[in-house]
Amino acid sequence: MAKATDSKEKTLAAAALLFRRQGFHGTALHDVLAAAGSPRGSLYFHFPGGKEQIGEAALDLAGEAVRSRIEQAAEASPNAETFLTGIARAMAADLEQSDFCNGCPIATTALETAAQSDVLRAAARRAFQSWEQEVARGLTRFGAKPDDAAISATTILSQIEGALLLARTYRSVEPLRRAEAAIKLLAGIMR
Amino acid sequence: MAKATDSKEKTLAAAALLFRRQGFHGTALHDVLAAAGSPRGSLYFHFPGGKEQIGEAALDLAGEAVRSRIEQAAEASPNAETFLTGIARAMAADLEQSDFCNGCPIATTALETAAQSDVLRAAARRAFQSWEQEVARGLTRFGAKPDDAAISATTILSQIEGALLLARTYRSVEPLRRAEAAIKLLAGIMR
Amino acid sequence: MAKATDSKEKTLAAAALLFRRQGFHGTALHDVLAAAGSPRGSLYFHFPGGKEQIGEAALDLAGEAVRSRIEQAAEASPNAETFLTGIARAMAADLEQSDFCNGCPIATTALETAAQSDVLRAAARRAFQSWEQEVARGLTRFGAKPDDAAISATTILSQIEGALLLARTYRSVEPLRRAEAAIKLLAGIMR
Amino acid sequence: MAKATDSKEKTLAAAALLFRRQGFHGTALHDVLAAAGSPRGSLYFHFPGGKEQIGEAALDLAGEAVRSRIEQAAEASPNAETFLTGIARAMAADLEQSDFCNGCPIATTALETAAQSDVLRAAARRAFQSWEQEVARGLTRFGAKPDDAAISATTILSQIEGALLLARTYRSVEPLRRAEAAIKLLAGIMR
DNA sequence: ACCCGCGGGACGGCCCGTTATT
DNA sequence: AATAACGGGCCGTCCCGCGGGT
Repeated sequence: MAKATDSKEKTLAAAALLFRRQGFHGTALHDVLAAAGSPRGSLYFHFPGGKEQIGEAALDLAGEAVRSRIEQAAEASPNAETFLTGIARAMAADLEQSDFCNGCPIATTALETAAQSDVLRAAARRAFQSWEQEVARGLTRFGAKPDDAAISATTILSQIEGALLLARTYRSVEPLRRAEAAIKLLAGIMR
Repeated sequence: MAKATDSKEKTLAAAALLFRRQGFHGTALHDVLAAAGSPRGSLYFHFPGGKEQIGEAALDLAGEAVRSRIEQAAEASPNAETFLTGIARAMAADLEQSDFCNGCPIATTALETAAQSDVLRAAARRAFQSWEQEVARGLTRFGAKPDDAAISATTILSQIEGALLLARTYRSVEPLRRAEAAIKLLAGIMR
Repeated sequence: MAKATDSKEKTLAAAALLFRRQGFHGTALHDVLAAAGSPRGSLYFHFPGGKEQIGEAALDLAGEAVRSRIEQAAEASPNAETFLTGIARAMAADLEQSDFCNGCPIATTALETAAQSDVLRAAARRAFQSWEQEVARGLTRFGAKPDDAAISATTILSQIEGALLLARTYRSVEPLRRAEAAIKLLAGIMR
Repeated sequence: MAKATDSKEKTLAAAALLFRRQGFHGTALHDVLAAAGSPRGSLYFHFPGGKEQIGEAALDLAGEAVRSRIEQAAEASPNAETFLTGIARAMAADLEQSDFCNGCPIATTALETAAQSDVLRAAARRAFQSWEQEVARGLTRFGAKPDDAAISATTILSQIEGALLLARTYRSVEPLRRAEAAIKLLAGIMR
């Protein structure tokens, strides 16, 4: 029973990693299984919905991981500036340490399936919205008005997502560095 | 001869459209051919490099289309604000009119292939850099210092790309509307 | 389980037959599957190495079949003459009964792939060497010295292979008939 | 015109070489054209019959080349022994110098197409028969009776063909060396 | 009752031998 | 006599159920 759970979670973790790096359609289930060391037959026991369900679960998993990191960053930061800077730098570090492979764990799958699968688009939306909400919550925690915070959160997330895209494409963290300054502006810190 | 050029360009246009909507790996060459009304055998004649070469050409085509639109927007605008607003609104219009299918024509393929294909990543980089450069040029045209303009251009592009991603995922133009205001901030117009 | 073994062996038998008649490159996997009544998908399960692995297995199968026939001929024969004559006549019968389609099951694939695939060349070599060895063993059984037997075995095999080639090309068993007499000479029986 | 003939002959020479090494079905027309440096469109001008006609012409070309070499060997030899030894050694040299790539220029294509193409089988038959005839003629030249010479010629050719097959498969000239001795036996020299 | 080895159709992209057009 | 195009089909393999093991 513990073993079974293990197998399922390992499969999910492998799927999340591969979807993040190669996208949804670029990742074969075969590779996921191989990376997880899981047997093939049991896959449809754990995920009757097939690849789409695996994608959904992987998106949920990755979304929650990032959300909780944002939450912790908010709690651990003395002010809005270090809060936001922390988020941006954590992502830049992830990207650089993985040789520019680990970008946003949601964005690739989100773009690939936005027009094709409602369940995957919904999962991506849940992830992004939870991040927006967490950023907004952090901002209000440091004194922003709720309405301003929500708007800023959207633009901050957009800035980070866009910068991650450019950074992966350029194989350079420069866009993220520039985004760091931009974020402060968007949060209303520098004015 | 005129026919030949037509067939190749039609194939490319169809490829660019489908890659934009469904991504690179989510698009079968068969669908591209069907959409273009082209026969299968000619494909290998026009694109000996296979799907990767088609992707590269489609990226170049789409990249140039957007670049020239930015250039024209700069020339047609009286000031930086209408220049930048024009770009953002044009993209929002594209997205909304296509029922949130036509997002950034580069981003999806760029993310999918960043870690897999150097030629596609290079093509995506060319496109993004040409856009950055064109935005920066527009900004200097309206009085910005070259160094500031370059930095602003990166953050403006990031902002638009991120907003496009969220807008597709949310099926809402709200992120783009918020990005519009953010862009002015990033360009140093509102201060 | 019994079913599984059946499917794989039927595929292999069909492959061996078609490779024998049409050669390796002249045989489409599609035809093998159709002849065996197997679906396409299972093939990759049984033969992850693809066509090359199928070729190797088919060569091994056919090689062993002939080797054991030689062995049995040796055991069933009272002297070297009937032993060798039996081998040659069996091959001539195979060829004639199949309307000159069933020649050597190894030779065609061996020649096609000698310069291209080490694994197929190795499989062909295994087959030929096992035949040589079996012929030599038969010869020693009937009184030949081991060293002489090995040399004779090579020339006998060459003689049969060459005659098979000419017989298929001429659509006539005459070369095999002449080979029959030649073999006795090469074995040192007629002197 | 001289150029045209050149192009045609170069194409044919390249085809003969590639068919010899890789077989008929293993050789793409594309590779033949590339190896010959010929343009692609003119191929069906020179060879309206397509690949089959190219194969036939290549077989004829290679067949005549070997036949004339046998003829010259007969004329240049003082006796049957050096005549036959010369043929076997020339083939062994060809094979070894080409790293065991250049075997019999007819055999591979003959085996591949024996059951499929009457025109290619006929071309192969013409080649082999011309060789048999030339060997027989050489043998009679050195004193053999015509009937004996014809029979010996068949077995000698078989022996050489089989030895070439084994030699390519083993990547060793040993079968050819053993064939050399066998041939003398078959010619009735050693008795 | 949970799990998985084994098998099954369906395309995926590549490329092959060939023909209109000029 | 050579460019430009054309369908067809091959091999790989992808995503997925069916029946036996444990």
